Amino acid sequence: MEPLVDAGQDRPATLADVAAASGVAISTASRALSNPNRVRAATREKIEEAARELNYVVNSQARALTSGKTRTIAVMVSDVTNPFYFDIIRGTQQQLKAAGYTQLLVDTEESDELEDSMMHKLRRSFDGAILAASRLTDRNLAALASEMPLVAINRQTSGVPSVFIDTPSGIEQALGHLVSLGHRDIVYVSGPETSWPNEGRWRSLVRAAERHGVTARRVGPFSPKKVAGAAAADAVLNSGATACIAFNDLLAIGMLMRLRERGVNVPGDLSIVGCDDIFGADFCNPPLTTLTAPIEQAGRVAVSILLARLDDPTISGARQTATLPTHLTVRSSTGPAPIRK
Amino acid sequence: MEPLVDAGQDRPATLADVAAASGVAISTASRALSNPNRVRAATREKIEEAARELNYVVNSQARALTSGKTRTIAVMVSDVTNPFYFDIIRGTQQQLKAAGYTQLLVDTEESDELEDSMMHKLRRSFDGAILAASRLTDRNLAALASEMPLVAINRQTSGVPSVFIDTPSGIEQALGHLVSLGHRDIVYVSGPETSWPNEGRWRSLVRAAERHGVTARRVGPFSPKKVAGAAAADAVLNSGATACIAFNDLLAIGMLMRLRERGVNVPGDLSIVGCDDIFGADFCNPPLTTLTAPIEQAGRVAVSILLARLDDPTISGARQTATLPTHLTVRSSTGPAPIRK
DNA sequence: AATTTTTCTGCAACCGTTTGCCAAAAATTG
DNA sequence: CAATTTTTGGCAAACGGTTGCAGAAAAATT
Repeated sequence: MEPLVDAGQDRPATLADVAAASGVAISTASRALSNPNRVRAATREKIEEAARELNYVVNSQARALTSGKTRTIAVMVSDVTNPFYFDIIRGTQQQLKAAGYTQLLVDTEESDELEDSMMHKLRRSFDGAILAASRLTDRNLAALASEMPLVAINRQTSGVPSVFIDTPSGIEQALGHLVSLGHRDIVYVSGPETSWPNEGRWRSLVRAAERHGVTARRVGPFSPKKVAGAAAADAVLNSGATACIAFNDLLAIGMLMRLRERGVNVPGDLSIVGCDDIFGADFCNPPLTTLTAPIEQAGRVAVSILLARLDDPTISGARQTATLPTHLTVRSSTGPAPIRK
Repeated sequence: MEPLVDAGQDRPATLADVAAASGVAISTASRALSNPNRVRAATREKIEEAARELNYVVNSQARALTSGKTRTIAVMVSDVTNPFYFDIIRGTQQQLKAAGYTQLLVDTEESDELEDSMMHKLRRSFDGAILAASRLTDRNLAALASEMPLVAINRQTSGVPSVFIDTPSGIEQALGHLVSLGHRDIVYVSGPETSWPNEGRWRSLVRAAERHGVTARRVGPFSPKKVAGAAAADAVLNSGATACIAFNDLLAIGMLMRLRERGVNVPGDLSIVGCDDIFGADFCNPPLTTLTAPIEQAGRVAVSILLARLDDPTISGARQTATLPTHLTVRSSTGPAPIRK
């Protein structure tokens, strides 16, 4: 009975084995496989045949050594657990695979130090990196960007190419929506202070509130997790506001759960707007009104920018930045302001 | 003004640079950094100093070339989008980082061919792999396992070490729960036919149903996605059953959404049990009764088994398999069977 | 102080590819 | 058919580390 796979081979076949099997020099074998028309068709076929026979696969480490290219891209997220990143990862994964790259997923656990050290430890292992929600300081980020090709998502720092999801503009829409429902006192449920988008959202809210002549306050900061929603909900209730905009959906969903527990009616007593439209925002109870962000697209665009830069390093002069629009998706967590005395 | 980081270096420092800077031979530098007490303390410090100075980081490709070890583990999932895998990924990520390994995430898009070809293409790039929900045939899987260290999750194939989440046993509990609520006619909402756990769940349901003297039927197969829930819901409704157990929570949540749309009361008219207890199962509407699986733990255990095997290849004789128990988490999607004429 | 033992350090080969350079072979041309 | 151009294929040197071996230096022993 025949073995299923190249059994007998105790170790994987190398280029040398292929060359020997087809009676040519290693260099010829190398060219035949990677630079097909540098070699006569007959020879090439013979070599390809032998390679197939021996179940040969190039050793990418060895190739990386000479070429300096690993064809691997690191994707750094601050928390693999957060559904927001799922969509990013999906987007990058797709686009990277299409381009023949491999994705190295790294979780930085919301720590700037870990992020920095990981980038350094691994920098020889990838050709470029995508930083989704970097916790790095502007200074460090810029320094890093000057050392290696990278693209930041949701982070605008001079000198660093990025993909920006324009949630701040969306916030204005969200505020308009709330104001039109009669809300006059709106609270922003703040995310982590080290989060770059957090500030932008808050500032945008303040500006929009001024324009509409309503009050905007903030509570927090809260960790962007479902469990933090409980504290957030209590804080908002405490503030007496009739509506709130949460830093992200995860937090908003956590609030929803807590409010249900406390018997507070959403949106009857309190309206809630989330940000991002992550997995779950459509089926929570009540379904969440939120700023829909093209998250997956952001991942794809980030990859495109990065790969374009890798292919042609000269464009590094033109500081690439893409801005992706968001839009308000109205579901059932927002409604008319309650009548007060 | 001083540059922030090793500016001036156009290319990253190599071991040769470090050796030169500290006036020793390359080999000494190598030993000083990787095998500390093979070198006099004074020398070592001098070298470490130089390395720090030059911001030296070993090139892992080069190291991999001689050692044959990449210190990278591939984690293959059939769909990064599926929240079930999020938790797996979180578990593996954690455990791998703790052990100083890097995680290579690969999405096989539910395709056995892609899975197979990816494993082959990348096999020289990792030391081992974790296959979460492999779509491979037993034959292929076993062949692969004999070529390289790997651990399968939720897949029992002779010769392949694995971590098995014992959902089938849980199914019995779930059925008991439904029967005690008065249900006599139960439908299994089937997942993809190529999914290994799918069969086990169905078989377990059949057995349990026999024991309880109730009818078990099945509808499907359906894709394990939220969107497929609509068709699944309609099929179940059509069957006239009063309760169903869905292949997984994603499908169950999709059904919930569809049923709400159609004005069917859950659990009043139909009880639903999911499997896995993924992100979202607790906050959907109504919250889902489900078989809670220790998903993250499964990821961690898989890594432990894999690393143990890497450290000591001799244990490959003892075919390691871990079984993780599940338990029924009763929430609000199940209730008493409706009274029928 | 001479000798033995131990600890360091350097030389050089190797890991598996790629690639510049040159010679041999084939194809083209007059 | 000889001369010339174009292909093709081989040699050997990188790429950046690791490691067995052996000589040198330092420490310990006599």
